[in-house]
Amino acid sequence: GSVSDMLSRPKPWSKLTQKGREPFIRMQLWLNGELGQGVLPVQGQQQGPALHSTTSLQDPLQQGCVSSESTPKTSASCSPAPESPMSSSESVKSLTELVQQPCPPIETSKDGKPPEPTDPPAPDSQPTTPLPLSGHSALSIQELVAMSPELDTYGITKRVKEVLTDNNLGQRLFGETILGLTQGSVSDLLARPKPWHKLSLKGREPFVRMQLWLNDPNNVEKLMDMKRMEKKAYMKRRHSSVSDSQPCEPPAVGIDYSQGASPQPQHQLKKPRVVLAPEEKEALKRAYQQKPYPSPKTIEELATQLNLKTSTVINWFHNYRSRIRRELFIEEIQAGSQGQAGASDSPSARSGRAAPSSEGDSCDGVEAADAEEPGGPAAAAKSQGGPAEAASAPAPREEAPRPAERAEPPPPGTPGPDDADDAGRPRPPDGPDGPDGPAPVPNPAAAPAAGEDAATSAAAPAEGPGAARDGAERSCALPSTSAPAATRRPSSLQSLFGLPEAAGARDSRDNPLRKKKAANLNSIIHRLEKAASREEPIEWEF
DNA sequence: TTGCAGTCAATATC
DNA sequence: GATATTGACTGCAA
Repeated sequence: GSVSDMLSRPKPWSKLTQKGREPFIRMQLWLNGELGQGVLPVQGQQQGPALHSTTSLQDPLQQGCVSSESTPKTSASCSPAPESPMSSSESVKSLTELVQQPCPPIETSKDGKPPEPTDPPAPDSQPTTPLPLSGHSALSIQELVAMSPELDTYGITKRVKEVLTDNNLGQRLFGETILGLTQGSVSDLLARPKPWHKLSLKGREPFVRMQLWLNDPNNVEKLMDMKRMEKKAYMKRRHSSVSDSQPCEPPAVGIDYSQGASPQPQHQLKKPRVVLAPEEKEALKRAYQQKPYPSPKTIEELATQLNLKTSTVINWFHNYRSRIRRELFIEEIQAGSQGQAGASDSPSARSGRAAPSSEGDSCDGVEAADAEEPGGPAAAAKSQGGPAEAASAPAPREEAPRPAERAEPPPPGTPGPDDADDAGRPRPPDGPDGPDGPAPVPNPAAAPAAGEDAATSAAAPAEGPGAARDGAERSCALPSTSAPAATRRPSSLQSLFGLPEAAGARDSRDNPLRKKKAANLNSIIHRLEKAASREEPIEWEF
């Protein structure tokens, strides 16, 4: 009867509870199994992944760094369904095994990358039998992600780093084999993991894979095997390429391989990577401090003045905001750990505010961070009144939004009005700009000290404040700094998710850095106001 | 359209 | 050679 009902009147996924989703997962797996093999997988014996219960799904994950918070919730659903014929421990095992297989990597991974095409060993590689990628593996990982309890991303990455270094395993190998990511992405992920509740489903996947990998008792051996095989393949290739002129690389048709050597300009020569000069970065940072969300016009001006493509400037702002935000996450974690776990508030709750503010907070961000000060900048700005205020408002405003949780980044949703010049533009949730207005009208005008010379960014604002700001910026902006600290507190993971971020954040407020930021913010506001009140158009000075 | 998340991949740095 | 940094790109959501 239940089956009939389910088949004829399936509820939308979003309306299903975990338990309610289970049958659909089973069906999906069953369908996938058919693709590969055929029959409904009875008891996890064969490939057909038998998803028995949520328990089975979570099991593999729960062994690891699962945040305590989620546990309760899941535990409920975990209760082995007695009624389920398949809910035997075996079935659970099957799923676990499935998931724990040497990860399914990445087929998705770079297309071009022939993980093993050239690798002869692949076939025999028993240890790392890749999961049927297309089949359930891919699906199951997604299902796992969707159903997994909250994981301690920080703890997971810490453990992964330990295992990798202890066993002399590289990020590249790990990333391509286990996560399906490139070395750079792995490095970034391991160094600056975002808290679980801030990750999208896709973003959680690598962490689930890491957790599963950590749970796999043979994880290291498998990777070692891969390493060996890779080496073997490399030697073989090298050998053959030396002997024959023909490099063994499979010439992907029409692909530009030899780009450097290629005599004839490959169709579509790769464009050289843009590398911003330090001065350019400085200038952009300054601009960011004034307006994290510059208007198209401002971007245009910046690009012109710095002699960069507008797309480069746009990308820079996007990347910078995004990275600053991440730094903030780390900061939060640290703060949280310091603050000690306290009562934990629901992740979701936290998440709300967390994200965005980052900008402000970010180190560089003199901007945001400072804004947080309670009466701070905002107040100051206000007092000034007049048009100027509006202009200056931005900064303060950003942060101002939620005095209560200042430490946290402004919620993404924070409505942010924007600058006048940007008016009309959709604003990022954070509400980047000042309260009402974004920076002083013409941004450029708002720009810092007039006297500065674009070229000499360093020289920038002669004002004391400016200088201070720079210092602060530098000191805090560095991600690296935070990272290390983070690493230091492994246990904090729990606290990370478990404790109310607010608490942590609050604690952090007292630190000198924060005060410094506040001071910087004030100075910036002051400058902005000054600039805003000027009549003559001012150019960006860097 | 704009912003963001997640990545890639070139390049820097260790 | 491994790892870190970072400009650019893709896909998605509002």
